[in-house]
Amino acid sequence: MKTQNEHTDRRIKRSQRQLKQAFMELMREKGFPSITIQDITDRADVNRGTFYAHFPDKYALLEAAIREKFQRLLEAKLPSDAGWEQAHLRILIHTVLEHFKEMSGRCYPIDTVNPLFERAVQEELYTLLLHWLQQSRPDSKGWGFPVETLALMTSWAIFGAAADWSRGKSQFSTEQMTDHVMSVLTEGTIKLLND
Amino acid sequence: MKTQNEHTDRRIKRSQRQLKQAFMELMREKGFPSITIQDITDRADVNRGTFYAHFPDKYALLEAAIREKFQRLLEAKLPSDAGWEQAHLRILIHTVLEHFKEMSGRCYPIDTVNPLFERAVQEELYTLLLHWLQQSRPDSKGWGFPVETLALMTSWAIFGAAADWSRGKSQFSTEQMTDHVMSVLTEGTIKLLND
DNA sequence: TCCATTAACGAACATCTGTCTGTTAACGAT
DNA sequence: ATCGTTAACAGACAGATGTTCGTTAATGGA
Repeated sequence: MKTQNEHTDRRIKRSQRQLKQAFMELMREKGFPSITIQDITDRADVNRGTFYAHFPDKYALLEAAIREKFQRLLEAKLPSDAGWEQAHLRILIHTVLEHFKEMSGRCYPIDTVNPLFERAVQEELYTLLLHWLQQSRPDSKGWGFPVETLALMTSWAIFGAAADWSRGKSQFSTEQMTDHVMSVLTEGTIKLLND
Repeated sequence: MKTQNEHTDRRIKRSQRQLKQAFMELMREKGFPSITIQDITDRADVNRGTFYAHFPDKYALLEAAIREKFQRLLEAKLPSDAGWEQAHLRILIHTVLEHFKEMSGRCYPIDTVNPLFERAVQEELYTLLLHWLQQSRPDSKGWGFPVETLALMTSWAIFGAAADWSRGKSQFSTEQMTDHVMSVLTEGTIKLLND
């Protein structure tokens, strides 16, 4: 599932669009586990064999669909010149929480999409955070760790918090949870030093 | 896959042991994706139907096997009275890294076990960290966030770092990586405050 | 407009999945 | 040692998977 430039065959774009669309519809109705390839291709008016020309299996389709949706959401919320600053990090966290909340609503009840496959979100997060760090903090010498590790762990921490929050009964509002996540990032594990 | 007490039917323990064993062997030889239920039950000398009496699918078996292995490793490395302290956290991180390294070696080349299903490890981590926090830091009022969130994000951060590290060409040694992860936890994201 | 390329197609395939029978025999408790 | 319970069994089932074939027709470049 490479990103499409504007010169790819219309038929390809058409098929993939139809498949993703049909898939998303089915998610709301049946839930991921009970969706079959046949279901998807029937709804999309596409040959079953054609499905396999584009995606190795339905998990790959799920990932592609999620990744796309999340990317669009980020573009909409974040300024293009965003960097490693509290304000932007806060927006980022809020957006991730929103994404997960919408996802667990959009998909079949309870058996919400296994967050395992939301991994795509973590990868996008990592890419973005690393980009921020590299742009805003070229002075990373003597930190005791590579910027990559910081970006990686931060992306997983945010991702995990969001995934868990959206699964639970969400006892906290989006804003409250955003605050908590921010707090943990800025003053969190440092607590293990005191005393 | 509930934990077994000592009074469960011998046949149950026997079947599950055989299945897990056969599965682990096959992991080394074929890799997860190409293992079929038939493969497992043939090797385990167990009826195919019996498999489904114990596990809903092969993913569940993978999770059970991993979780068990990881629990044993933790028990061996950590003192039973461990708590939320630098020294113990360091051992914990080191152990997780070891686990992932062994896993990616033990399983089929390249197509190393999809870290997605190592999720079991993250859950175990969370439980342990939360326990530490609750025991060692009852004074969590006024922190600005629940201990659960701290435990959750920390578990994901460690998990993610380990998963990624074991997949990459591991340019860092286990000890180096342990240092990095520790550093990020204790002084990491605070870096976004300076200037 | 024509043409080479190639995506989509229908159909068929071996295989795997998950579930369901009725039967057998191992089990633990009495 | 007996006896009710129940795990394991062989066998069969419909349905889904992933792949292959030769054919058709949409596409974009010349």
